[in-house]
Amino acid sequence: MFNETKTHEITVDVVILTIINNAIQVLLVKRLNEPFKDKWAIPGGYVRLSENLDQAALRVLKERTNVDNIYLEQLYTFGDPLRHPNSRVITCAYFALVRAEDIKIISSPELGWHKVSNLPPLAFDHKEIIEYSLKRTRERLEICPVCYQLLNEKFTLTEMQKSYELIMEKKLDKRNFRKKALATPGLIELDEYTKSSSKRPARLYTFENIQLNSKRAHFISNKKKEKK
Amino acid sequence: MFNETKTHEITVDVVILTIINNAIQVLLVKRLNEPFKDKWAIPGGYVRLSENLDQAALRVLKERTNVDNIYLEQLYTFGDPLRHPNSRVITCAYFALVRAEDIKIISSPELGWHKVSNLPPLAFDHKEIIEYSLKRTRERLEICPVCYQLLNEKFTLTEMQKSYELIMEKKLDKRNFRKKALATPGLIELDEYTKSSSKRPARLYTFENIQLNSKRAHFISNKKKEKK
DNA sequence: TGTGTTTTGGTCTCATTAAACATAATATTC
DNA sequence: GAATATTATGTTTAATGAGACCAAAACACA
Repeated sequence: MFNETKTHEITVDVVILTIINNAIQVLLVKRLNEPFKDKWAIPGGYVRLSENLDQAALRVLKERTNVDNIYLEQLYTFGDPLRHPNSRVITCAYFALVRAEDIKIISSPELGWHKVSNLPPLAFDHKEIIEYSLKRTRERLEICPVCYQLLNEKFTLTEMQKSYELIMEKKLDKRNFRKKALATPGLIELDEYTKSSSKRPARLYTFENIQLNSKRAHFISNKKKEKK
Repeated sequence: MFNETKTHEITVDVVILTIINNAIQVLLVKRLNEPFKDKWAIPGGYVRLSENLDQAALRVLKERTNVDNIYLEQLYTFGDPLRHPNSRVITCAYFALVRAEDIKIISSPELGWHKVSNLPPLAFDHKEIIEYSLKRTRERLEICPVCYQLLNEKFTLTEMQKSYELIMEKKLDKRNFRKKALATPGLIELDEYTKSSSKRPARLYTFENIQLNSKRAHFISNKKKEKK
């Protein structure tokens, strides 16, 4: 039995989510080798003896995507014996929410963003892993305004609302949202406005510093008032 | 580099919490071999090739403690290169909340319950793992009444309140607690009372079925009204 | 100049929750 | 039957949040 355990392999896989073109997108790499050749996968790689799991996730990410200096959080460890067809690979999944503007990716046939609402064929159990990361993101959103990790540094309240609607998959009332958004600790009103559009310019906002406190952001509710 | 990864070992470790003698206690085994001989550890063991992580955790638990059929939840995966002095062992930690009455353990010098408020010297990073499990338990408590997993099948409201106070480490107002406890979905009032004590008997309650819904149980608040 | 589109801002109602607080009833023991 | 310890119970106040609901201002473009 002890020898048996020696043949495990352990990897880290990283789900990177962002918002592009008004859609939640995940960074995927195309597999060049079997198994699952030509399927898409979230970036991953083996854990080295000298590094801990967080470090492995960051290194793998840097190697595969040249993405650096982002906040990663351990998501869940997937260890089904059949998740890898040839060998026994246990993977520790990580996930990150990033600003699209912070990541300079040369989109190529082997690396690119994909809408989570329309995923290509995925390798291994990576569909399950991505879905789990979306669930975790929703849970995060109930606790703190994760949009500061997803939106560009400067953003409009409409963009902020859109990010909430995308994550929660529901429409929100504009006036109610703005009222509460403006009450969010750390939100700073700038003296700048959007220009490019052909509509009324929107004021820009930013977050003063990263807020990971436990205060709930009450932007979402499940209740629907009944008309009488 | 690939060979390097072949030398990982992966284990599961299980934090089992319960309430005994008005204290949160964790099940520990004494290590009989090096490393950390004579220190205490949470039950653990290697993951077999044929089983997934959940199965491994359940099997390890059964082997080490003869405890069966309890709810386990994956906690976190700890993979610091130095967490094991001799080799590279990554552990997937699980945790469980159990009823003391469900577990028939012959307490021995090598196996027994220990108050989490007064832990003996622990092996590896098991102190950290236990602390993390307590944090998770508090988070669970904010979402659902975990006491149904910790208390005996039949319990008094005072016992229920005590379990909340132990987990949250704060005192609660008796009348406010009972009001909300009685409103908990699934709580059933029995026509039975405690007898043994020399005081007024207390009514017994039970939970109708396991409730893992997302409705928050508002038993706890951080706010303190100011006297005027 | 007018049309179209988007941003912007406030109030009301209703429901939920937190928190504070005091006394009577029940059983045991002596 | 007196003392004691525990259970049991309801109301009020204040705060917060959800949800519903419109009109005016700003800009671009034709």
